[in-house]
Amino acid sequence: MTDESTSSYIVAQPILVAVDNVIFGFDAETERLKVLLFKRKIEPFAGQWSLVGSFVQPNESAVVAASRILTEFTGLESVFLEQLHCYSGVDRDPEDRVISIAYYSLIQLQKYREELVEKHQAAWFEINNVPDLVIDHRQMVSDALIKLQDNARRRPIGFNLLPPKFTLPQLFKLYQEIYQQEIDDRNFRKKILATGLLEKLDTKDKTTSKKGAFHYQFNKAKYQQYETEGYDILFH
Amino acid sequence: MTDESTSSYIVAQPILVAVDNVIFGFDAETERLKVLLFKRKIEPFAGQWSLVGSFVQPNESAVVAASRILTEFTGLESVFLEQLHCYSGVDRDPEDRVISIAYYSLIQLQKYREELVEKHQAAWFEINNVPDLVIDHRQMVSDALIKLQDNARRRPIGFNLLPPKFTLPQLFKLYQEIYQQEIDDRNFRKKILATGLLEKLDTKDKTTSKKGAFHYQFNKAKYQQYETEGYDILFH
DNA sequence: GCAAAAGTGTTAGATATACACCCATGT
DNA sequence: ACATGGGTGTATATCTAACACTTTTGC
Repeated sequence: MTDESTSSYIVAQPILVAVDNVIFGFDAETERLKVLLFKRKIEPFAGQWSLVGSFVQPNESAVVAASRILTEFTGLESVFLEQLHCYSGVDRDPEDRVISIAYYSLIQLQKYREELVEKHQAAWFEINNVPDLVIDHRQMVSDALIKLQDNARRRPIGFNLLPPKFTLPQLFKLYQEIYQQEIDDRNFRKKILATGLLEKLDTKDKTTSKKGAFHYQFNKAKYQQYETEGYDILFH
Repeated sequence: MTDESTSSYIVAQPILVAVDNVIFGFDAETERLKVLLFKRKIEPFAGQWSLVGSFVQPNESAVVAASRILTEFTGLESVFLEQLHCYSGVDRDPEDRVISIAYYSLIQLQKYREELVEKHQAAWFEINNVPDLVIDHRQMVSDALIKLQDNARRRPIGFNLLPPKFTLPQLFKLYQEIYQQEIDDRNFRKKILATGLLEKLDTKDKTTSKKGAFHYQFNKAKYQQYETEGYDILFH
């Protein structure tokens, strides 16, 4: 990187740039959509709940920074990660001028490494029961959920929240959590099966019922096709 | 703002933050969707075509900066302006580390103040005939068009590109330009009239035909309703 | 045998698509 | 009277929404 003293951008004042990451996970046990939050360690607002974040370092882009903190806090790599919005209000942070580029990621909650979460004093909160958060982080969570809803309708991103083998009741409950509303289960099955995304396996998950629910996995070809092409499904 | 020397964010390195604005206008005469570009004045890349941009000042948020440059270049205020994406690649700018928060705006091309555009050596380019641009600005234009397409389908934003009184053939051609494809005109009229957004006036525009096309204006109540609620129309 | 969750189809209404001709006017 | 762009309607196919009972199995 160029030495700043040689920059010809003489009129520009540099600003602190942070990333914050809205990390979503689907808790298969409680069947709730959750967000990973942690207790902020530095002033201002030390001790309050906050999104997982960091300043952007000189040698990394924002997406790399967001990915770095995701790994630091969960141990996971190469998961779904997408830019949400850049928040740049002048008085966001009382300490200094800081803009924040918010990201959101979708992870398999059962795969995060618990010791990392403990080490960082982090915790999972239900999406509709998020505590007061630092600065504008609550806005970020709510914007992220809207974006997730919008996206889940057009692309097969919801699957990033599930393990490779999952059941239709699980998938159904996940979508109900994402949209925060009741969905007709028969129509849901029809629509989701009509995409051709799902492959039925002949094993069953019997942890939630005596009858057991069949396992499914994606058809990877269809999955990639829809990742680029998209579809459009409204669930009611 | 806090004096930087007192900041407790001791590990953070500030970064230059710019905004760039993809300014769309619909040229009623040629019936083409256009983008406002200008000849960059500062190094690096002085003399090359570029989006309209500026560094974010200490006392302004990104959206205020984007709005400021929009007014500087066109004389227009309070037009449609929305954040697109934040571009933060480490080597975007060879001179220094600069991240850019891109915005896009929709203006009535016939209302911009020509002397301002001339003063800044700016020019309107057809959307499918954009020259080579500085850094990643071409990517920004192409991302902005995709976002515009996505948005125009869900909210009545296309109207920001038209004067208060317009004709259905004009609106139709605008949507064809936005989607860069032929649309069935009978179905288009049906769908757009079915929204209840349009009020037919009893005057006609005769500049493009002998028969003349009726003027329309929005129903403001419906307009505001849809601004928040949205709809969903695919034009084919 | 019963409780608890999994799984399954149909119908009516709404929406989307495809498509071709007449109208009004200025010259 | 004719050339030019403006304006209109219908039939078919597809998709969506609403809705309730049977199946399986562990206890």
